[in-house]
Amino acid sequence: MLKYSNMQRIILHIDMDYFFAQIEERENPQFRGKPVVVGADPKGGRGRGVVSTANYIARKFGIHSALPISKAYKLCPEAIFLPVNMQLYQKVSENIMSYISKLLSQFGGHDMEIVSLDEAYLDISSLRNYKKAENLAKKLKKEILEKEKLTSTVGIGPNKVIAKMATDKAKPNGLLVIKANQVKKFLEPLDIEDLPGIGPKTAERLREVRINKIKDLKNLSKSKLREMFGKVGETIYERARGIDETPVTSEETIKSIGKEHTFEKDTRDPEIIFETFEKIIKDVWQEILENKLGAREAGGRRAGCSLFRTITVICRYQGFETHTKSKTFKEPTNNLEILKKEAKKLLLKFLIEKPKLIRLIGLRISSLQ
DNA sequence: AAGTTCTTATTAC
DNA sequence: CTAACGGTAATAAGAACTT
Repeated sequence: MLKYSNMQRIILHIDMDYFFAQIEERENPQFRGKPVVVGADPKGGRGRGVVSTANYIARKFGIHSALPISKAYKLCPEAIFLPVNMQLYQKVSENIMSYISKLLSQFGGHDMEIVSLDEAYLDISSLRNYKKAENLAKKLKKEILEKEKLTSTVGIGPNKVIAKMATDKAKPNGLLVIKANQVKKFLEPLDIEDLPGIGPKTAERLREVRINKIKDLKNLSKSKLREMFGKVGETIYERARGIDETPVTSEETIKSIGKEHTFEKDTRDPEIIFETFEKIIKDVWQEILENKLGAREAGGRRAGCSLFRTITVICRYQGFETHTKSKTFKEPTNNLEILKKEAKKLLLKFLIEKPKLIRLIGLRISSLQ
């Protein structure tokens, strides 16, 4: 078996354009040309959720993913607000991933990593040249458009980070190829936040020291970045130079399973809180079982067992102050009664130690065995 | 002192 | 007038603890 990790790789990243909203447009042609927002119910501006996806017309109003839905409503009350129809998006995703997988093997590519419902990486190093890679990209886009009537964007580069950044720059309905010798020119003028791994917090700290562009990042030594940001600092150092060796890997194991719930209104009513918590426990339990038994579907990940050692309870108070409490057992367990008892014990501690109204509660299990 | 556990911070989709 | 801010998961870091 050839080791493509030791030679020049070619990585393709494919990402569906405004996925959830685009599917809704496809299902409801009367939405075309109008601002569409998929996410929480705005409830006349009082909704508490966020935007999942907005189409490009809605984006002109300043609406984007993760924006509080109340703000989105203020920005454009006449937009079409739709609930998340995950079942539908999941089905569409499965179709798309299977087209991608099929074309990948037709072209002789070797690895596929599904990142989310609308995103995947392909290792196509075996194609050996960017011309063939671009050909595959066009075929993928064409196939998805013909079969599913949905547009997508593809980025191609010598590694995952560059491929992903190429996709981001080419959106929507685009295709961008960055060859190894073009990486430097591509990266340098981009904003620091365009680099995966640099989020709002890291970007703010960098701007404080007059670092705004990826080019500026190169003025910081590896040890300086290490000192500022720890291990991720070193990753940033590498990425700013277009270096990224992370492999495209299909098999990923689940490390934790959890559920959270935000209340309609902040509350301290133990009836409401514990009733909700019961349901959360039930749902987590359900997922543990599915995880144990569930057949591995396209891209499906499994821990392959139902034993866990750690229980974590999450509590967010009014004002967004969030805390966790956890308990780890010596021996792994798969006992629902133990889960119930210990989880409730942890939740009770929150209720006892602070008199504040509660916004969210959640439960997560980890140390899966 | 080393290993484990607990908690928080950050990122990403 | 500023805040508004879901759900799920991974990773890292440092404090707190146990052995």
